[in-house]
Amino acid sequence: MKNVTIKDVAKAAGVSYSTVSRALSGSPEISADTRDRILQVCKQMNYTANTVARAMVMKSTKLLGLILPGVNNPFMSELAYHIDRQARARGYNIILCNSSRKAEQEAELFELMIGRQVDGIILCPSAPESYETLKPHLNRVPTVFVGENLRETPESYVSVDNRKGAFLGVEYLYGLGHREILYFGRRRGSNTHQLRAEGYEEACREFGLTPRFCYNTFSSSSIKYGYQLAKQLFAQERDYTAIFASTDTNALGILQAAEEIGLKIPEELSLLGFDNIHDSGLPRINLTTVEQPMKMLASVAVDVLLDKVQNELEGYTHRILMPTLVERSSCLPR
Amino acid sequence: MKNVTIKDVAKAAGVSYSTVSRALSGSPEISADTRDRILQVCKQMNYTANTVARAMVMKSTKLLGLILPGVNNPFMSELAYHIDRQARARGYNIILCNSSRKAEQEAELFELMIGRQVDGIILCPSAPESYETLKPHLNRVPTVFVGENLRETPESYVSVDNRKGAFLGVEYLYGLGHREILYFGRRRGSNTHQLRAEGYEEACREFGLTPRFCYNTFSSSSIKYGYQLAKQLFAQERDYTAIFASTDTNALGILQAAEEIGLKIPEELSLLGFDNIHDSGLPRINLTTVEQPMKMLASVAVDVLLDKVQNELEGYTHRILMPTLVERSSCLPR
DNA sequence: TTGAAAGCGCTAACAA
DNA sequence: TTGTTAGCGCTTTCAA
Repeated sequence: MKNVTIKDVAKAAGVSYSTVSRALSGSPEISADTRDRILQVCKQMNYTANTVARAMVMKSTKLLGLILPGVNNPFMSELAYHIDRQARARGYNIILCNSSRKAEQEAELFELMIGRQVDGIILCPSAPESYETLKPHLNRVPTVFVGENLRETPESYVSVDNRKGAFLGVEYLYGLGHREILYFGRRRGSNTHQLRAEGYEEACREFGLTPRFCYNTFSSSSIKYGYQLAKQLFAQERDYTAIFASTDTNALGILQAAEEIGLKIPEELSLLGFDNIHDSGLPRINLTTVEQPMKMLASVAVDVLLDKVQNELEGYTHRILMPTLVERSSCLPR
Repeated sequence: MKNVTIKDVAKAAGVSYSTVSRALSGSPEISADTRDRILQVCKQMNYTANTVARAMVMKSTKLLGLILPGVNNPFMSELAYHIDRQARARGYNIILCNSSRKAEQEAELFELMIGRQVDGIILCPSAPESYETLKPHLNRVPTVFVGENLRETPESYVSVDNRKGAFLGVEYLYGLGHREILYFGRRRGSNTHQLRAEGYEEACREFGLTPRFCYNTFSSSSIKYGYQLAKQLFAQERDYTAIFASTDTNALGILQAAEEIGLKIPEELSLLGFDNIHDSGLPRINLTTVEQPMKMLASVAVDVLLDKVQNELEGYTHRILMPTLVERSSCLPR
């Protein structure tokens, strides 16, 4: 399994090994003849350049660290896929790490990636506190946050206009005739969620509606938590005609709870989500939702990061993308 | 952003840099005093070891290549998650690559990973032909295939007993009283699918049933293809009481087609899947299915690979895991 | 117990 | 146009 090196090729071709290097790198300081001959030999010997050695001298691994709460989450896996595609298109590979939503894991992995000499890091924070934990490391490697809105944080991030998204949602429901819209799953400790709630309130003000919240007391959003919350909610009297769920996973939990008690969605209750994760488009689910443009999020994150890396840019970029409404069939006119 | 090296630490601590190396590696050939002092200095200077340099001399990157059709597929993302967890637990990181189901991409990525000097590769083939394409490269780096059953192929792989799984499924349906069971989505060009079909036939023989197939003429299984197939199928008369779908994605497509024409599942037709992807457990979907133990698949794949890597094992391992039946609510007694 | 030095495979500056 | 050489940051003999 011993790999053939540039020296082996040099010997076989009867040239010095720097000449081989030149042939390989497409340097102009070499005659076409020798280059072709060397390339020929390379092919014959099945030579593959050692990227690690190259990285050492070039001081660039062409490797990007991707740290996210968990690829098994549909939102994250979508992100990871597009990040890989975009990164590869630009000549980079991805080291994937799951933080399992633990801030100390995030910091540990960050450190690990620095040791691995990645050229940059894309981090999908599991909580806004992530930034605080990571702060001391941030000056050591170009980093861009993705997904979470870090507000005024002096660090690059790419996210979606959550306030606008929530506004869009209410506007849609209002247009359908709904006047009693419950916002479900408001959660502390996340800017994303704070902004969504604010957008909802803003829209309520605009349309003359009374904001009503069902709070998520858990530390994150998931189908399970949404289900538990919805169970409690449905135990009480229903004096709203639509629910605007703060995330699609929450909406899925609501769907499950509704199914159990025989509450018909959308006939008896309209349901609107936020994110447009893969699950939402599945048959039988057909969740109408506010979409985060995930592919865009991913490729912009890579672009912002590589801009920083390749141009050794100082300063930071906040890139906020626009959400859109995806109409399926979980909402009915009132 | 310039990183501090072992030499900087050495200078600061007033020792030679080999001494620093010893302190860092926990070598016994060093006094406790100097080690502690050096470690102290490292911490002060915020030193992080350069893994790339280490990899060069150690001839081991502690990096594993993970090549799969696409992490955005729920089955794959589950796999990727657990592979990362298990690999990290054993001191390795993952380079993630999506082949987008293209055999030539797989080979290209394989080559790329070799250049990156990964210690091993886990490859989730997009087709059984993958093996043929990859064959010439396989002797260059320890590799394990995961997910697809490669039958007698003299190369390590971890997969599930698909024949047994299919048998399990028929057995379950039979137990529910079904006697007319249609196998949906049989597909050429995949051992996995061949084995599932065989298991189905075997069970039919055992239980005195007549095997009946609905063929998948597409090159892969997906919700979309399942949907299209099901549309055609439902245009004809229905003379079966249960469908055994070759994959959960196919089953999801069936669900969608059924929904459109108002065919009630499970009341009018029982539906059984295979894989137990994340989607299948979602509310409203609740697909009863044969489960591939994905977490197990992932961690066994890592273990088999690292065994090979760390013990420089010759030969190969075929590890076949047992599927189980996950009962939800898409099947009703007849 | 510590230091000096070689070398991993490569790029690039300098010489020829 | 080609070859020689230094050096990237580290581990590991071999000497001291």
